[in-house]
Amino acid sequence: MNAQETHALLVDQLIGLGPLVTGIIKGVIDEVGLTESQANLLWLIPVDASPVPLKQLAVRLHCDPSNVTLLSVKLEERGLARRARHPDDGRVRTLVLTPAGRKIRRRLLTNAYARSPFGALSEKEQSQLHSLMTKVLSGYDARRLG
Amino acid sequence: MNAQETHALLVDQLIGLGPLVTGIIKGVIDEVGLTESQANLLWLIPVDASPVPLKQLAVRLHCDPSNVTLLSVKLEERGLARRARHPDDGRVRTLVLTPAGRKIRRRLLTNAYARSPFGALSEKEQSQLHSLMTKVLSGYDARRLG
DNA sequence: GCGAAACAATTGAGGTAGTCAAGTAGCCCA
DNA sequence: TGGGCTACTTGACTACCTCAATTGTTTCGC
Repeated sequence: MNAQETHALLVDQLIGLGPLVTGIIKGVIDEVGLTESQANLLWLIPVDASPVPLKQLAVRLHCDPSNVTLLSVKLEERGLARRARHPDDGRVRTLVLTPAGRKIRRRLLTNAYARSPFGALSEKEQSQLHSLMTKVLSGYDARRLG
Repeated sequence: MNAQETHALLVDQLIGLGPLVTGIIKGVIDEVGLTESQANLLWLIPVDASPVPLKQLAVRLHCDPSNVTLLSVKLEERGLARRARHPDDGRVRTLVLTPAGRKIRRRLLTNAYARSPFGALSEKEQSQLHSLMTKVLSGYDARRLG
């Protein structure tokens, strides 16, 4: 198999990956009572690192900032996060996890772990896949976020 | 790093993969005038293999059959696919690509190829990733589709 | 300082997507 | 032939998402 064929097959798999991932996530989030979009947003809220402006969250979710506002309201109503003013810039709001939000986040990870499709791989293969994914993801983020 | 840590990191990457994939797809489909859901459905229509019942498409999209009906109507209105009765079972409808649909499908692949994040990998790494992905995907499909 | 431009977030309108419940049509088997 | 099963469709309703317009805040030129 030549390089272009391999690349094309990877792209094919990439396109098919969307429904697959959402399928797994769907089972995971049903158990914690969130919608997919809400879970995606929740997942992007940093746990330990410094808070991220809503604008940045919109970029990472590939959606309009107004949509992040709506989703943030939903998360706030459930008590999983709260919006806070940015200390240095009054225009900016950040989203911060509440203790309940942190708890849900852990449950998400636990559930996903239980349903993860990576059990089909050996320990060594998992390690390989992890480093390859890291390389792909970092390259992509660098290109997109500048 | 032990096995559980590796697995956990993979799961973390998996959850973050959803927005990433939709981000890439979004750029791809904007150029062909489809929505994400419509493109996902279009992508599942077999090109050469025998037609697939709508029911099966719903399973693969992880959504309600009625939703597949709605999306199919949209694709038909754009002339990209048409619904056909199954020759052996009058209850079953299948979705078949039109020539225009095939053309769009090729453009999707071309666009995705151009935006693919796999350029960050060497030829050998791409080959590795492909075989790992194949293993993961086949394991997952086998578990889910029986 | 002061006003204009720039920026982040929000609100409101409108459309798409998705689920659930109920209905229709075709198959199968006694 | 009739009852039950299956595949699809329809209708009602909710959630999601985007675009355009608005509000509040910062920044820059003067």
